[in-house]
Amino acid sequence: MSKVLLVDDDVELVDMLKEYLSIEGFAVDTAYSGEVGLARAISGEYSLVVLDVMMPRMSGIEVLKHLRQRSSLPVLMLTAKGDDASRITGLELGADDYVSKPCTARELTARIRAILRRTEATEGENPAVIQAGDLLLWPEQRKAQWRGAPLNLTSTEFNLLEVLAREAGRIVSKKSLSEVGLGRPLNKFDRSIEVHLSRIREKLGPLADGRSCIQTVFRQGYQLIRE
Amino acid sequence: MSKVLLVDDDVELVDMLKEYLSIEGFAVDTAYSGEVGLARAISGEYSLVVLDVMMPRMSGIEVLKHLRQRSSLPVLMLTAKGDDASRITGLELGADDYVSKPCTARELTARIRAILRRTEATEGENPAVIQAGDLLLWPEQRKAQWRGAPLNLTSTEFNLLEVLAREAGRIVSKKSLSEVGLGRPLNKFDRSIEVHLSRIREKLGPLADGRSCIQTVFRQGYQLIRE
DNA sequence: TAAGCCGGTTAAAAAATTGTTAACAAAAAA
DNA sequence: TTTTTTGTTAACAATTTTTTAACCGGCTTA
Repeated sequence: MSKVLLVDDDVELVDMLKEYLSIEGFAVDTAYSGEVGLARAISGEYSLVVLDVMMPRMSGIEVLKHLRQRSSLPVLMLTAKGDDASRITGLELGADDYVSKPCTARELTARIRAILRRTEATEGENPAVIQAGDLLLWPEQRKAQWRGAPLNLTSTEFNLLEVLAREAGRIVSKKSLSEVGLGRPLNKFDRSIEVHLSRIREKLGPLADGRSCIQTVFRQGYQLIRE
Repeated sequence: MSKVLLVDDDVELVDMLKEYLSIEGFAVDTAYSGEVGLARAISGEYSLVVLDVMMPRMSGIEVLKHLRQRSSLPVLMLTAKGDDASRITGLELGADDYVSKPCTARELTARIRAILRRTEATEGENPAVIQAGDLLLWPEQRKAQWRGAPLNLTSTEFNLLEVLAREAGRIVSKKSLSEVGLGRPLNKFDRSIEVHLSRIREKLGPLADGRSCIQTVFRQGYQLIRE
């Protein structure tokens, strides 16, 4: 069960939302000021924080600013209707969404669910960066770096190198390279893989010991080696 | 469980509908006047309101008008048979559907389910703002901002960029871009996507590293990248 | 040992895909 | 209506991918 923290100085509203969210299956904690909210939020026990922008002493924006120095916890901001300035500032500071007050508990729940779905989906299996020796790949940005310098790859080259890098140190068959990297089954006289790998090898250059980073394993496939 | 509010001065009808809807798995509250109905409806605890048009003192149209200033709660209108004027007014004010009285409880239930399906499916998947790096999109206002400055996009350009931004960091096929962004299937010799993307790229300009924000993935699609 | 085969490598040609521009058509606005 | 904006198509350029073909080297086999 996801734990949600509600931070708002409007006690009535908070209690109402808490009741609704509890029914919807969330574990809900509350804080009625920015200071207390921040302290609870950085405890690390929550999946998400709902943060009111307009609070006395320490505003939601302030809380978010401090929170972001310590944590990437998802944040949903509650803003006054039409308060674009807060929205933009909040987003720049890394809020995940915002909802204008007054809002229905149902809408808030839907937004919370959406954020949790998004964040849970991105966690795990899809790392933001793949590292294999001196090679760095950022699949989300289709960016590659080799020995500290940016690497200029065509899109198919990137695909193939990504497959090899994900399996760095293990042998990858030409069949999977073709299926995953080129998006088609490997045909009998298809030499594309070889041609592409040749170009990638050329762009990477030899290793310190003179070998290529991409080793051919006779009749089995290819293997990216970490130095 | 979805909470439904029935607002109608016909006590017998309301009670009958309440019984049927309860059996069908809805939590039902009732109000026998427009005034009371409005007060309850804006409480935010309901998923939908069924609103009779013809009520003494405060008509359903009046209730809807006030409700819409505060909330986007789905509304199903009950109109007298052949009362087209009310239907039209109601729809203009943002009613979600209408049913002519007399109607069967079963018909009403089906309509309620249909509305809830629509609204629940879309809510939450529609964040008020979509952010991808320095790009901000407000789908409800069809407004876009790039690196802090407003971005002037045509409506198709906005559609396409929105699709890419929702999937930022992932590859979006030309097929879905065409279907979702242009609203039509992709034909064999249709180059519109390319032309539009070319213009969007021009408006956005290059990234810090000189690449375009929209990366082409050969034979697979396009991917919006965050810096 | 030598001939032949097989798979790997590379270069170059050919084909396919994508990018850009201009012209025209359609739609919206004045 | 005219004007302006927007969307689509066509043409051509640029890029990327695929195919072809030649070559190399290890291995097998006569």
